[in-house]
Amino acid sequence: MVTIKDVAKLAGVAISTASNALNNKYGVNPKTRKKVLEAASQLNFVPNPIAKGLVTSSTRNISMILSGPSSFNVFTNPVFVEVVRTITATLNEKGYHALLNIVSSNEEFDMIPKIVQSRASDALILIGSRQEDEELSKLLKRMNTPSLVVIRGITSADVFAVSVDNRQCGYLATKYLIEMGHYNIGFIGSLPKVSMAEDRLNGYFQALKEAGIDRDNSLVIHGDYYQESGFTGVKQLLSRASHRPTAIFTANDLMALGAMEALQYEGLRVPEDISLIGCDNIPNLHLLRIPLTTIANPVAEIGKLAALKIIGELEGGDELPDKIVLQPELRVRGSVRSIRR
Amino acid sequence: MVTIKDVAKLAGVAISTASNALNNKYGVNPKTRKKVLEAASQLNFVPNPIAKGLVTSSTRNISMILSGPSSFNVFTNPVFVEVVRTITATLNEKGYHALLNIVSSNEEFDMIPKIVQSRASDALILIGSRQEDEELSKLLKRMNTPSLVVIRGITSADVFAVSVDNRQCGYLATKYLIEMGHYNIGFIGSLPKVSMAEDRLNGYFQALKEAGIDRDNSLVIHGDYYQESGFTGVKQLLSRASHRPTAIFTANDLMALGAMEALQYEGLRVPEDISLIGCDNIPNLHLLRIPLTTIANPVAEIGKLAALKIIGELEGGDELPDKIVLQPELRVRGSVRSIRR
DNA sequence: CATTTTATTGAAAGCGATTTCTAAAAAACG
DNA sequence: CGTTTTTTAGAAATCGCTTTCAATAAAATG
Repeated sequence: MVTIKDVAKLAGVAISTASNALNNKYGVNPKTRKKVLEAASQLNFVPNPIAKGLVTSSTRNISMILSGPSSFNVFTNPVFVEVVRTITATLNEKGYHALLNIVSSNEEFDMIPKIVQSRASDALILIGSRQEDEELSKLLKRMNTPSLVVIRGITSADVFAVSVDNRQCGYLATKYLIEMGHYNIGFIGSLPKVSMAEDRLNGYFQALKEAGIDRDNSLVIHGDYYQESGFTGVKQLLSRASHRPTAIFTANDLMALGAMEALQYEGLRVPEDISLIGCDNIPNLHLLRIPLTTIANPVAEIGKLAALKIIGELEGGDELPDKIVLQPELRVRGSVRSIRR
Repeated sequence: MVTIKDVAKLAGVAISTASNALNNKYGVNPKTRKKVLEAASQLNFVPNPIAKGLVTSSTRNISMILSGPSSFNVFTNPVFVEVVRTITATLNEKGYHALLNIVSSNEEFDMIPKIVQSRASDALILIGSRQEDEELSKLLKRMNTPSLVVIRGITSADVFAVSVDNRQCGYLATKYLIEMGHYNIGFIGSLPKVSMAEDRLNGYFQALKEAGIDRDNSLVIHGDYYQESGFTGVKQLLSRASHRPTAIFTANDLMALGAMEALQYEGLRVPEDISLIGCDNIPNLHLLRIPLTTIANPVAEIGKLAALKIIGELEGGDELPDKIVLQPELRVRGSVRSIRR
């Protein structure tokens, strides 16, 4: 394996000079630099990143920690897959490597310190974490490593986050349903205490309130963001609701898929008997028998910005804000019917 | 940061002794070892993997190279997602880290050397490569790094591979259709020269031959394993076939989804008007309006074995065979109809 | 009990880079 | 042209660990 020593010898300079030349440092004569560079390219020299890492104490690796209810399920959500893809692509572009760690939610808090201690990476990007905002931010601070939470917009100060405006997601979806004449609107959401879930719920409440529609808690179901809970959520909703809803907003598309199944199972046609709107805009929704109307989230943009933000933090480059919030938008397809008179 | 030096000092021994004790090497007195271990745990010592890596020239990182027609599309295939998940999980279990590189097929050959040269990882696992067997195996050998190809069963000797028996996939699907009375069977496959695609096609041919059914090349369409090509494949098939097929075998489920859409679009009901069988058994197929009959591949098992094989290669542990081939099995659901009289 | 063998320890040399810091050479100055 | 200042080059230290090898201590042997 060719080392900087070989380069130095061939160029007829000292190792330190070779290093300075290679790294474009000030204080080396252009002629000397040229010699070194030529020697390096002639020998096909690639600096050993481990040796470099030892002295600079950096790896140029960034850990993505993908967590969910069970490690099996996590990758089931196309939103996560897409954000992993875009983070990876951006990281690679900038000369970083992406480490992937898939953990289940209940081991998440044990794994984060382990991953940090293993020092295999310079920073952490958390994807799909379901820990409560406060707990999570405490842990992250204790870790003393640059870290960032993605997709969910964590409220605690001094935790970096890149997310969609989740409240706006809920607001847009609900407002659209209301505009289409619905006022009896079911909501299938997720765990409370996790900001993303709460925000989407609050958006729903806000739209209701603006329209002067009373809250009906029998219409609010807590799922877990996975497909099955969309299915069971609909069953609960139908049996529990004081008035049968004419529309359902599921806080993500995966649950909307489950909801569609359940509705079909119950003999309810979408959108004739009941309207349905999701959130996220995962791929292929347009291919469904009933194309799903949804709220589109700029997931790719989130992934890209997350990668750039964490790199910025590491390199001290141009600063992005610590909280980045992107706007969602309504994507009208065929699963919502107007019932205005 | 606490180093081995601190541990040695606290234990009152030399650094080398500390190292030997910590690494459970032969030749250190049990009492001494105990002292060192206690000091280490007291100081909460975690060895710096970079320093370790420098001397052992290893990183305990393994690169997964996920490639496909365009980097956007790759992660679209649940089979890839699942194999990435299981590889990652197994690697993590064994104390390795998984590096993810997502590349497009046409940059694949440039990226592999770059990734190897960057020395960020100790080995390569190739996922979704579409390079021709020969080219690929040549490149891999030149890289001089342990590497393994997953899912597709590459034929060239001395390239490690873990895959499903792709010929059997094609054979089982086609044989089943034949048993159900079909003899006019369309095939939507993929690129020739890539072993996986060819194998599935050959299985199809084999079943046909055994049943004494003549080959009809107008029934064989080349797709690209993505959903869209299932859609266009059906259109081609219907316009091209000398006799309209009564059943279609798409070489993977993703194309089956596209095919379903196209058939619906053409006003053909599945399975009443035409039967459809896929391959892979990706998640949620049972939730489709017409539950897709398919060939189930043990993707999780493939991922796990791939990780174990590459670790075995690195550590020289118990040896798995260089080519691991797993058996698929038929999963009957509702998209194939019997037309026997 | 002297001598050989074996077990245990520690000093020192790497691994391959970066980074200080000193020395030499070149340039600028009076 | 001698002196001061600025450039440039190189020797050596360092990052945190493993590993070799020599030295010492303990045990075994005749």
